[in-house]
Amino acid sequence: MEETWSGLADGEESGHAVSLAGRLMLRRDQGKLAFGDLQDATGRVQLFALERSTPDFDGFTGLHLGDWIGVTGEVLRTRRGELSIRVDEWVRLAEARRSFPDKWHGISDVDTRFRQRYVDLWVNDEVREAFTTRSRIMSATRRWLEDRGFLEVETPVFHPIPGGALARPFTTHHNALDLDLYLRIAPELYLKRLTVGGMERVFEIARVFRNEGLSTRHNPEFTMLELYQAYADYHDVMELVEQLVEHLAIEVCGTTSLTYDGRDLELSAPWRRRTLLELLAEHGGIEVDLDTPRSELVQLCEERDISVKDGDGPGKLIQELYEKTTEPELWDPVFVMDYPKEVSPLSRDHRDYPGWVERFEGIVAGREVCNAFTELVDPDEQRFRFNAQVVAKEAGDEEAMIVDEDYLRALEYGLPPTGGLGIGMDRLVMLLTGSTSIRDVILFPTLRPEQ
RNA sequence: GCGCCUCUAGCUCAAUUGGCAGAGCAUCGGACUCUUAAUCCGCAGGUUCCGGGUUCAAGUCCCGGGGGGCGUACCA
Repeated sequence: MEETWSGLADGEESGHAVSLAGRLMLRRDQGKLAFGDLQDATGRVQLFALERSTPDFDGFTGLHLGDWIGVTGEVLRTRRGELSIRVDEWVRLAEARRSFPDKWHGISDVDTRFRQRYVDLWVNDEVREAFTTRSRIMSATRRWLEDRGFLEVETPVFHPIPGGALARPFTTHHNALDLDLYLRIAPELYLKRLTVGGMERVFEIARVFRNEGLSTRHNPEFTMLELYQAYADYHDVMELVEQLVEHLAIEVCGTTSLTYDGRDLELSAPWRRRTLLELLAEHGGIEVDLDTPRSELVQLCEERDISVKDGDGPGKLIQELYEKTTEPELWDPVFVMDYPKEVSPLSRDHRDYPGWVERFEGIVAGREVCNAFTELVDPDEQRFRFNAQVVAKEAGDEEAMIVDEDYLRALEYGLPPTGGLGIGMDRLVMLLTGSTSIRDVILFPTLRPEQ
């Protein structure tokens, strides 16, 4: 509006009337005239009411802050230069029966902000902006993938067998079928079934559920983008990730040079590529390999207060050492390549290094943003990996997988060479909105119920 | 889970060593014809998160419980 009427001089009336609706945010009564600030989804504009021309002037000045009103009137600029709508007609659309928060301080109590997000959203501009940005990131992601031939699909949230990730699921029950079901921890195995079926490029923006602790980086339900691309390997997926993130940064921030948590962050492609072992040596000062004696690995872990379980093999211990010493130190984007087979039951064996798989994680600002690999397509090897998981489960690992016979049957029909990817969209939104808590990018984060 | 911090009016915050629970905004009543968090006058507003305890006296100290935050553990 300010652009449309920029030619209007102070004190001048435009001769044009407009109708708009929104929420009354402020009111300044001035005897026989009154000013108000009306806010809608696009911004704010001043209302200008006169006793002699505004119908039911007393009713207008009796409105509560927070009331929704509709206004019709002429566009003008006040003597003090504020673009305004003269209130020639008005109607109260909805009453705010609860008191408006402090009009200067708003609400800051995070408990109230999360529980009553409806108040947070209309009082705090930056909150509205963050969620607008989230929405733009989601739609830009869809557009970018669709432009590259990816098909968006929806797969079940109820899983008879939880799979596709190492995590504890939520359980539920279907009455008519008398069947226990799990809320999905990942859409992975269903999406790869679709690739078996000939959908060569698929993705899903999936709400997934993991029955684990809460933190500034974890909500029990979160949004994961997963995609699968036939005839691709993890190198292809790395290029896809760095290009997608670069594109999103430019799309929503206008630049790839960001500031996050007070530090500079450069997201432009290409990202650094290093193997897990290289980074562990570089940042952790730990030079080991899968043939390092277990006793040595155990000692290295214990020196760093990492709890070691009996069933942990060298691969698990190396991953633990990396996560403890190295991952938090990685700031600029880096692809951490090549993970131990032991901790990656769905990844394909590395083409050059026995005992390792072609898997990478994208680490940005010390946070895991994505996890991807060249998919394991061999049904016999997959059965072998599942069986190893069953052993781990029986040894007490509650996050271990169980055998999914239908998934194995699908692989027996042939999964083409495929690259797969999972991106934690909430964490990506955090980076692009400068949020340090996942609760700032989830509208209704999981909380204990009010009493 | 564990550790630390926090909770006072609808909102934002005060309250000295343990000594009558307060202010601003919002609400309600009044004044005001160009305000910008308008201003001015007035009224009202409280289970100080809950339950115990110590004390002549507890918002304040002690014990237990609850909500939230941060860190840590598990994880993406």
